[in-house]
Amino acid sequence: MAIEESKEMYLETILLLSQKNNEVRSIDISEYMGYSKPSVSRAMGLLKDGGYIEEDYKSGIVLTEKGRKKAEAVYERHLTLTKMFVSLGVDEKTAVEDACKIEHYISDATYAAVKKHFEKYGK
Amino acid sequence: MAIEESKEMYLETILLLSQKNNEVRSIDISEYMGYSKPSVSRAMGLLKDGGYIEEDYKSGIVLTEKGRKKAEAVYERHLTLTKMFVSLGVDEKTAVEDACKIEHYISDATYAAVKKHFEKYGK
DNA sequence: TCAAAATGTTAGCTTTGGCTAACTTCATAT
DNA sequence: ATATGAAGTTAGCCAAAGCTAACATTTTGA
Repeated sequence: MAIEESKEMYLETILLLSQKNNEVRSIDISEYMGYSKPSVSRAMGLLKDGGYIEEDYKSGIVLTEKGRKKAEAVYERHLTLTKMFVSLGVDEKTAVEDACKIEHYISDATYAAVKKHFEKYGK
Repeated sequence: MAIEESKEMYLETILLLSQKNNEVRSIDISEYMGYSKPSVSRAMGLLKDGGYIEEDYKSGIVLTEKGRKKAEAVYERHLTLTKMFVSLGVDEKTAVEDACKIEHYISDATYAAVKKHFEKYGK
């Protein structure tokens, strides 16, 4: 029942857009991610089925508690991993790309261990 | 044209098995990876098309130069990432699982940076 | 030698997650 | 008031990478 990379990316995007705008619509996600409207439409259906989002009459797409937690966890990894890589001398673009992949695959245990290490030895 | 996680895993397995046995057959890969014979059969076709392996009349499946380089690169990441995670206190099983995913997604630049850092500060 | 077992391949199904084409629905602006 | 355009959905295609069922081929051992 693991949530896949794709769904995590949608959740992360919804979190980002809801911080920037006061309404998140499918079309915004579509433009932000560079995906077609039908792809986003289906993904939203799946996220709704999974209990990760709801459709609100005036705020559009809204994260549920479950969705928000997942989105924040992924986004936290994203920011932290990116910072770590940059601090090791990796160029910003590559650091973001790598973080954006690894954030979906690193376990809680390994992430915690790596983060702790970097708090001590990181730049 | 990026080679996918799945193909990298097959190449890594072929490298491992050819170090252990003096012949590598589809059925060996099948048993080692827990995949069905048809899945392995198709994967071998794709790897052959891609120039990663050849079929030898008496050694069975053999890595080409290109395949060997890729397999060794992935395996090197596997070992190094695992060691790093374990040195940070992650349990062996989790460390291997995480390494086994991340090895396919980390870029050369980030891997090099991380490795260098750990040579200095790692356990 | 030849039947049974082992190995490998073919055909076709499934899921995930993209896509386009074509539709609907709704809002706005003349 | 209605035509235009924006937003969303439905239907159906595609590729990757698993699967089973069934078939073909090869090896082996009684």
